[in-house]
Amino acid sequence: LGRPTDERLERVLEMLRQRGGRVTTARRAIVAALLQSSGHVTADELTATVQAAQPDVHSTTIYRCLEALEELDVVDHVHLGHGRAVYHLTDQPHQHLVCEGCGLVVEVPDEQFAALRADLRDRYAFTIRPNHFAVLGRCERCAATSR
Amino acid sequence: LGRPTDERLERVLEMLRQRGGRVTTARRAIVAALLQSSGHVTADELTATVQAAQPDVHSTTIYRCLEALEELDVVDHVHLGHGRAVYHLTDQPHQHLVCEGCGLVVEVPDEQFAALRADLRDRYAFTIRPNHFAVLGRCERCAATSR
DNA sequence: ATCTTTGCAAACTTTTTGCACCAAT
DNA sequence: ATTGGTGCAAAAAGTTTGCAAAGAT
Repeated sequence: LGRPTDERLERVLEMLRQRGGRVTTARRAIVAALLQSSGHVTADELTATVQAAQPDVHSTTIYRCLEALEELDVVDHVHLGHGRAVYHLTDQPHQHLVCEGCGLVVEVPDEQFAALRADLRDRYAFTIRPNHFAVLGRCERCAATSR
Repeated sequence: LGRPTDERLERVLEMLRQRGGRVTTARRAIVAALLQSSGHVTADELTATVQAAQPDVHSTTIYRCLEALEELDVVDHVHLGHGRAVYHLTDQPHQHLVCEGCGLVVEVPDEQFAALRADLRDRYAFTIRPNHFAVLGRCERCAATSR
């Protein structure tokens, strides 16, 4: 495999540096955690993961890093149904379908939304940003259950 | 016009009563506020509106009433992009497009999402619930602006 | 009369801010 | 050396809960 995660980690950090950001312990740990995770992590899940590796990284720092990383276009966040945001690296663009029954997150390629996007632009002069919203509904199993 | 708002108010309250809920000052004021508003009200906007009419209604009560009204299927909520929920009466089904630039909310009929819905069900065995998510993006004016 | 709903105060969760210290470049 | 980043503590914002009093049926 050649340790692709490490390569990706370094690539992301290099990008960060190129854009004027500094590479710190906290940021390294956060990006590493995002690479390892499913890519749908809330701030507190991320905090837990990071602190498992680096116990001295404060949750405050997590928030500030995420903000900085978003500014540097390395990280993006999506809002799932109930208000908490989930974070992921920007090199993993996709849509999120979130099951209201069990919380399952299904990833869907952007192309799936292209027709809708064109239609809404034509009719409502509104350009949706596909990566920044989650679509709620029910997965097969939960749709079968009444509630 | 024949005061359609009052008629609708009474109709909603009657429904509430039929389903075992009690009609109180707070609930009457909340439903009235929802009828008057654009239908995209956050809990604190609603609190402000209600308290303008009924100063003694506490914000706690607003939350509890909204919960009860949702349980009774009179009210539903949608999550806009940044975590806060907006509430509306269930007799106004529609989609929400929310501009990330200026906060503009565009309402779109459900039919607009029918094709996407069918497609996602076929491909991903996932049934989206159109009324329960907001789609973020940019309105015409904000799309023209760089940021 | 009964049982639901409300007001209040306080707890709670999640995120943000001020400030002095520390570290990456 | 400089400027950006971090830890800590404390505040802020939004929502929930326990309990006794008030209100709707």
